[in-house]
Amino acid sequence: MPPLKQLLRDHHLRHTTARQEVFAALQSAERPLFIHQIVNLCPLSNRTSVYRTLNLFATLGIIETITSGWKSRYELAGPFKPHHHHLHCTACHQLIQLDIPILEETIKSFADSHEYMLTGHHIELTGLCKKCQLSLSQGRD
Amino acid sequence: MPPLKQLLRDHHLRHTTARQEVFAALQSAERPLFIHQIVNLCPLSNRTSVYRTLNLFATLGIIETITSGWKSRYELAGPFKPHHHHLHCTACHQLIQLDIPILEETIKSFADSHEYMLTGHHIELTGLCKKCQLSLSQGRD
DNA sequence: GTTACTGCAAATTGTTTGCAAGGAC
DNA sequence: GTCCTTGCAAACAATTTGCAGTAAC
Repeated sequence: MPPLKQLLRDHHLRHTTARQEVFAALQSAERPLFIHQIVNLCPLSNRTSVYRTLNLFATLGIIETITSGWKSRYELAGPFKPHHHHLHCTACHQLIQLDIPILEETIKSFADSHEYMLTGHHIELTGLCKKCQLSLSQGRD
Repeated sequence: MPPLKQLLRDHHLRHTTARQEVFAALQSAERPLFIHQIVNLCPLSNRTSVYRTLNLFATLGIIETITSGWKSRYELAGPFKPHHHHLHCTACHQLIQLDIPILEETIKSFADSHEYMLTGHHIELTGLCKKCQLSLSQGRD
């Protein structure tokens, strides 16, 4: 049984088309998706259902929310996908994926020593990429 | 000269009432603010200006965006406030402030190696605080 | 004086809700 | 068959834009 179905069953929730479709869209994505992208990737599901599904998934911890600029992006979290972190350029909003094993370990031992039961974590570095550093230092935006 | 004025000058930007007011609102806040809270704290500035200012501040790295639950909150970042990170309890939604010096150093050296001009970083640990671990283990959710 | 910035109002876009119909179990 | 979910449409909320006036330098 696929993990989504199992998880839904555990919570007495139904394994519906919309939930499968949204899950599949997130699973197939290389990068975190904006809501409108998810909507486009889910032609079988109404926009409203996508919202409701994302809301549910967030509550269940299936997805993580990442903020870039004003908008949020969503990606599978925790047990559903090997996670990574991001470098986010605050000017052009490009996302670069990071993998920093040392951070993972440090966080884990920190949580242990403080009696937190960690279910997830998210690290985001924000700054200016090389290109945007240049254009900003040259005057007006 | 206050740091905001200096920074704006460095970017050939003007030190206006709206920018001062939004900055002051963020500075006086104990916790990250939602946009509507910032708007309320800035009676001299139009809602539109608050948006434009936050947008600018985000680009300049003056503020950081953090996601807690479903909505985003904003707080001063980097050089403008001694920063910290959060443990977000997924049960009671309380934000607990954290301080993890080792992570800071690791992150700094990592950014250097990528030619990124880091303006900030944010680490969010999600999990259950001690209290909620107890109450959850004693009954249903 | 020049021109970046602001406020306003309207346009646009994003999100939620109520309710009847449909689908999962 | 029961009741959770969905789709639709409409309400509601958030964000952006154009433009004329204002303020920073």
